[in-house]
Amino acid sequence: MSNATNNNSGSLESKFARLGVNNSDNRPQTSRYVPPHMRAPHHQEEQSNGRGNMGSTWSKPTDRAVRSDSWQSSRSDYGRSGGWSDKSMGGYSNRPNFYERGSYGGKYARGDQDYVPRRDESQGYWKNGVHHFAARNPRIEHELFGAPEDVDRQHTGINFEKYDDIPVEASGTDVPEPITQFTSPPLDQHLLSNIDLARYTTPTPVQKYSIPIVEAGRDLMACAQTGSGKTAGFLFPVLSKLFSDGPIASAPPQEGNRPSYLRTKKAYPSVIILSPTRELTCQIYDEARKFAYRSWVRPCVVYGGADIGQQLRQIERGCDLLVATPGRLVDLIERARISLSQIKYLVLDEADRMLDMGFEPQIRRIVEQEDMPGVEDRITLMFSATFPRDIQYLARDFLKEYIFLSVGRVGSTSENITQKIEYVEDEDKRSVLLDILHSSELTGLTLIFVETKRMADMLCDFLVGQNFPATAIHGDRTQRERERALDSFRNGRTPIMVATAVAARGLDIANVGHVISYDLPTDIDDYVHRIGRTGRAGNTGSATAFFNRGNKGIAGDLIDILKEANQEVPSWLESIVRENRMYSGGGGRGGRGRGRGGSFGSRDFRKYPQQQQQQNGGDNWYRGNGGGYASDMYNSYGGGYGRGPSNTSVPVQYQNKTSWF
DNA sequence: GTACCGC
Repeated sequence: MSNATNNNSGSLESKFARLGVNNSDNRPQTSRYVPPHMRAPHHQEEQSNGRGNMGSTWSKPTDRAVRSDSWQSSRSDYGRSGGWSDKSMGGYSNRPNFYERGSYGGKYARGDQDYVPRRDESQGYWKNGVHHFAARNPRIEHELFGAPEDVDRQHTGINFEKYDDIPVEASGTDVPEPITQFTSPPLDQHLLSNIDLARYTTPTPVQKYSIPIVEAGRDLMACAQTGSGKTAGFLFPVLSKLFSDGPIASAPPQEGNRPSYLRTKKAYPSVIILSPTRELTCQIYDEARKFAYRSWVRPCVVYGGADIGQQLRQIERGCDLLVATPGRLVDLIERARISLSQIKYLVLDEADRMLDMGFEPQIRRIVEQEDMPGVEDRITLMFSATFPRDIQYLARDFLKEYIFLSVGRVGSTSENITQKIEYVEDEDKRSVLLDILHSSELTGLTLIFVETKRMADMLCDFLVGQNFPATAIHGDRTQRERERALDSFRNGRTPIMVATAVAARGLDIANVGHVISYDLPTDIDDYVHRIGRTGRAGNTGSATAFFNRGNKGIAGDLIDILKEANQEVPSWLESIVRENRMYSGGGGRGGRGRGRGGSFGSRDFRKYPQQQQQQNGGDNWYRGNGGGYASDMYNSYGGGYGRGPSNTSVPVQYQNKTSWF
């Protein structure tokens, strides 16, 4: 509970937190709202009431009388909407007394050049080049890391050693050797102790590479399979560097010398992490809190739809690492409450999404048109499970001499996920869905994706009407409704959730056994991210998609994905593609607007200038080694260099594969 | 065209 400053208010807050955890779905409407980042992490809930429940199938409509408790609440979760106002959020009594302390944003309050004061008892501090840690606190440790015997949260569990078999490809100049264990060096000793508390035992492939890369001060574009530890892949090395290096050496301009009552309450974070949805942002923040525990680094989170006053108070108390959604961050920059002038690390999670049409202008504004240091004066890290090549071109603007890391198979889907494509006409979708939901094989949670918010509501209403314990999450629901839906899905109270793209990326929900694409997306990358909500951390899962003629646009890409993950390809799907090719004049999918010609983008476009290399299957990693990048390669794209690899120097200096399969 | 990103 890093937000508790005063000892006396800490207990009050923890009561709220407990209320939020134990009563998340039955909470009376009068109860105080607790935003997710002020609550105990979700795993406590799983631990307290989830495990036995979720392992088995949820009760069928026929036995629901026996389970009427969860039944009623699950219905009401969805039915009772709109009764809560987002405006009522926040309002904590533990108002920070930062004025007394005279520390705007925490740093340099006394003019020291090398000083970050202790903000509260749970926070460490930095002084004269020495990192001072806060005392250990059992209550906070339990809140952050769960009980020691809690196996649910073990990120290095049952099937994790499978990751040793995953091919890794790193390209760029002077790629550092990967690490094999969490050790110091290169990692900071204090980070190791937090990694220990979180019971991470072995680095995943993406972590093995990203840690030394960031340690070496390099920029990085990382493509890693869904569920393979990307969040820790950037948090570990970034926090490790901050722990070792301490705060920036020069104080932010102006305000340091003003009397405290005149200071603008502006925060100067060293790290900014951007992600495309509010829920993912919260999730990253929860992880950041774990690994920043007891250190001088104070993580904060800001996102839309929640009370801004509470977020302002939070960042006023010190903000070294900020996790944010773009819109709210822009708002806070406009209010002059956050400066990016001291940013050392810029992280874009789900980076391809952050740079596509919807987000690119905002990201460009944040990175290029505010006060963030230029590309040469910061470290930039991008992570995603997919990276279409046209987005890779865009990403060059934000990176310098970066290393491209590709973990997992070309399509970045996992063989842990059993994929099935069913031909279902629109009017049959409901009944086929009911058949699936009635199937006795169904275990764990079921996540159903649709294309529109309206359809999410309609389908959820339908399922609830059919006595299924369902909820829905989409962007037209209030933030509180979204969080309640996600909570009650996570803890198994409503083991069915209908979702739009808002839940497609990044969310780490334990025990999702089945992902159903009720509507297929138009973009294959969205499909890849969706099915990645299951089969996480080496576990198995299944994914079903309803396909009909309206989806023929992604049929070709879909087949490629299935083949790469060694999945069965229905023959009718193949014939639809053939038929489609005939009518469209042989091009198949090559001429689409995004112009990436069926490349799923987990390959470095600098190495694979051509667009069709992937037809050969997944086994054609380029094995060149030779000169550096042809510097005009970038500029010549779209001109003519795509005619063949031999007409440019081989842009590979280093290539490494840990193993092969 | 849809969804996601602030008030």
